[in-house]
Amino acid sequence: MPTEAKETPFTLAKAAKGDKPVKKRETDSADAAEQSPRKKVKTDEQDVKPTDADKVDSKPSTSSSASTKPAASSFFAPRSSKPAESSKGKGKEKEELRNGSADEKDGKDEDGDEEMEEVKVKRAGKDASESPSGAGEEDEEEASDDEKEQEQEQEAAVKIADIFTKASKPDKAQTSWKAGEPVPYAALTATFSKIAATTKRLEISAYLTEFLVNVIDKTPEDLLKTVYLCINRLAPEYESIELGIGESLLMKAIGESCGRTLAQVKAEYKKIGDLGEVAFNSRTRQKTLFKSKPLTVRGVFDELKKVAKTSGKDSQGRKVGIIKALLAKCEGEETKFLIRSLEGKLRIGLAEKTVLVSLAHAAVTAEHYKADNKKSRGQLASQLEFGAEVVKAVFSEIPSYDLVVPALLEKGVDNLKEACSLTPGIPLKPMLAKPTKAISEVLDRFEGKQFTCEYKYDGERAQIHYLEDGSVRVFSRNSEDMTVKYPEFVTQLPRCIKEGTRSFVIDAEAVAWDTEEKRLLEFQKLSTRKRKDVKVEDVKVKVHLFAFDLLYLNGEPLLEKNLRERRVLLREHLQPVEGEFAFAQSEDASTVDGIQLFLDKSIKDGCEGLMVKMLEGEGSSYEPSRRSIHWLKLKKDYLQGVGDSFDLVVVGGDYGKGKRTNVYGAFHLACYDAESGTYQLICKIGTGFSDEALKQHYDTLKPLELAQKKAYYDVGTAKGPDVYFEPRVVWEVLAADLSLSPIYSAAKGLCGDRGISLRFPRFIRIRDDKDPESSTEPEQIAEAYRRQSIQSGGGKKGKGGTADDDFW
DNA sequence: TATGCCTGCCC
DNA sequence: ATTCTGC
DNA sequence: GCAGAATGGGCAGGCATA
Repeated sequence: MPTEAKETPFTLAKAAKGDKPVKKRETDSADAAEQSPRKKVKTDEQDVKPTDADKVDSKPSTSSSASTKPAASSFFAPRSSKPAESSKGKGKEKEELRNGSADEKDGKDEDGDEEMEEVKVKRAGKDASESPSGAGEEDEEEASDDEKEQEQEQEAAVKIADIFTKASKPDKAQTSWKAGEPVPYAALTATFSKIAATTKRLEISAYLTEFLVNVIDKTPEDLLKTVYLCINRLAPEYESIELGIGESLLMKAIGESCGRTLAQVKAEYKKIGDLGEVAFNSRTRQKTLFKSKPLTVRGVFDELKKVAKTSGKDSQGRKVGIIKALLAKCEGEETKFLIRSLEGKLRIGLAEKTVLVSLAHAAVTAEHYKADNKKSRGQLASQLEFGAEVVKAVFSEIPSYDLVVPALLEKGVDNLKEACSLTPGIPLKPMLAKPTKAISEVLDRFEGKQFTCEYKYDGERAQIHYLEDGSVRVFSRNSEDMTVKYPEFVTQLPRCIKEGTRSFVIDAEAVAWDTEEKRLLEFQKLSTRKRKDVKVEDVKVKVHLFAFDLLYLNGEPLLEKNLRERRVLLREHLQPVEGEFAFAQSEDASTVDGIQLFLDKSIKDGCEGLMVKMLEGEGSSYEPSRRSIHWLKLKKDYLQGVGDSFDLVVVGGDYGKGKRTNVYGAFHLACYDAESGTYQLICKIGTGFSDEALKQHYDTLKPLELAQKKAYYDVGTAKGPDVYFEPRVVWEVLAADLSLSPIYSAAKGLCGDRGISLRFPRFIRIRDDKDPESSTEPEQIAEAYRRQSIQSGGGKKGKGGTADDDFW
């Protein structure tokens, strides 16, 4: 059954590479041994040992990362869609397949094109000589020693300092503007363009800094809107102002604006993988008849906000109208970036963190210019570093550009901290955790340190603010305001507040709760709650809170205190309330066995696993927004050889977007139902693939493309893939959970009406050794679903009393 | 009024 | 959410 | 290790449309 295509270069190449699997860290053997064996939900009872080829495929880290050679160099440059690729033989084929004629690009003669070409060439040739940091940008051999990193950081800072102590180069005509004038949108997009042309983070940051310095210098009143366009937002997260524009409406707007049919736009999109490029490529010439006034940053921002605020009947048409009007005014690359902004992804390697750094650097640099006493290189460098730290820290406590940017302009970096700090009523960025692949890894990291394990509840993160005036605010993990979703907290919270507690911010998990059975419910239940206009009376799904941290108390921020202290304060000032509020179940386990037991218990109780946290010493403070290594998450499916895996058939593929242009970006999977002889769709999958694996999958599957869906593919009500395949390729896929699906048909009828799908599916490895018909059976999937049902908590809990509540 | 698509936001 | 990758 | 960019299931809510 494996066709030729299947065992082409992929397997061979992989096997060859696998010959020298120098292991960086013991991954498989040791860890696997320490865990109970993965529950195989598969057709073969005997656990088939992965072949070498498989292994390498599924765990690139074990092989490639270990070798000192830059194995990755053979990959295509990630963000270039064409030029880099075409130089590599294989890419050519694909271009034909997906792009049709390649000459599209050459035929254009509009302004802006030249620049584009230039950029592309640069990307392809990795020519960085134009970088603001100068040609001297180190040819980074790999260097990952701590010292070296330190050095690099220092150097980097100095370099950045250098850039701004030099006289700035003369601006290009359209991208410069006079002081006091609105910042031209073209100036911003030109900056985006430069940023898109490199992958070097320092360079990216430097380009943006350079631009922001200009803005501060010439038109500081535009800084806020500029920054918003850079991070692709319209307002702080907690203000929930959304564009309400997606791919569909955008394609409509592009089509209408360029005089193309929707179908044409869609086809282009599939080929090119970027709507911005689509719009850019298909601009009609007619608009150039009259040159409208150039777009400005503030103008674009204001229009976007208008789009967001448009609602009600015919709102979609009106939104499209605004967008079309904007598009008509776009020149050159503005089109591309405008569309990308609307898509919500700039995709130029620039996102919030980098913007923050650049903003800080720009502020420092601007001050530096104003104050005539030029500092030394070193001084400026350390100022820059300091500024970045301050701005990042401030922003994580007050994630609002509306507040931080003006404060930065008025008070400067030096006084920013006093001007902006943790304020109840405004969310702070939550502390995040790193996944952990083995219990031994936990011990490695926390060796000799005091740490605690807590249940990782399967609910929704809830940062709850209780203000002095008795009002309550609830924020999600992403700082969205969830207050209206949980009206019951207003009456519930006071019950768990002890005397003398006037205000606080707690970090907690809100979990769906079965009041009858007194037990946790699945996440899926929680998500059925209404989100708007919720009245306490018609809340159907009750929620239980599990608090695990205290960030602010009676007017004092507690972020700097260690977790042990915060936890004491938490327990001193709040109290459990049966069925409503409790402290996260915790245990200060310290051995592999102890952790393992607690982990098993957490899962039996319906949790996802454990969180492991430093209690004291370095890393035990609350570090907003840091996916800190000081908090670890331990889930059964992370552990080598543990968790449910399935062998599924690849029956469809979607064209990739962005850096996955020219390969399939995601795949549709099915299980085989022997009884009906159908392939039942179970989920899509889009993660777990190395870049190289994606290419190989493309090569393998492309020849298996079908003109039409097979009659025996049962896609349920799911949206079909871009292309269907012959049922031939089998993959092992890992999932955290199974869910009853409203759209998929797998195992339909075995657990009620609905089919079953996978939560957090990811690719593990190819199963050359299995044919499609021996993939995981529906019954096995149903079995796995039944197995995961949460045990009733009743047995464990006695009755009433705080000791008992403390259990949960 | 019912249904279905799209979007944003949880995980 | 998970995962991969360049810096 | 960080930051960014690919990608998942599934829900409510808003709108368009049948």
